[in-house]
Amino acid sequence: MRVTPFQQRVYDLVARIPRGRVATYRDIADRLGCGSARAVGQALKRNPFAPRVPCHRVVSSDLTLGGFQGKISGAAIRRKLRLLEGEGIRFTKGRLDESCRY
DNA sequence: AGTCGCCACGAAG
DNA sequence: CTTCGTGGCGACT
Repeated sequence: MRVTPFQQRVYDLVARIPRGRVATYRDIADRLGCGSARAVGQALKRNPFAPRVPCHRVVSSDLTLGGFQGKISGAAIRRKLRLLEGEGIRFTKGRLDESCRY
């Protein structure tokens, strides 16, 4: 499988997010000097090395869940939610607590 | 090589 | 809710 330099940089960054913390697509993009958070989403969508790269710890900038396993709703998203909850991340009314930002 | 269009986003209207 | 800017990248020529 092929990994572009941009993807590599995204994965490196995401791999550093500690358990129980999250970052937003926007956070990652900013940190890479990339103007498009959407580009980060694209990279994560085809994340070749899950779970070494914990893409479930990356969420939308409004602290809603964003996507998982190529989906933006449905069972995959419920799985993402359970993973995060399993790491002790708190939810209130469909949104992550601001406190668990990385 | 160039073009086109899609997208797990986000801000603005 | 909708629309629009965005930039990386796969598909296609």
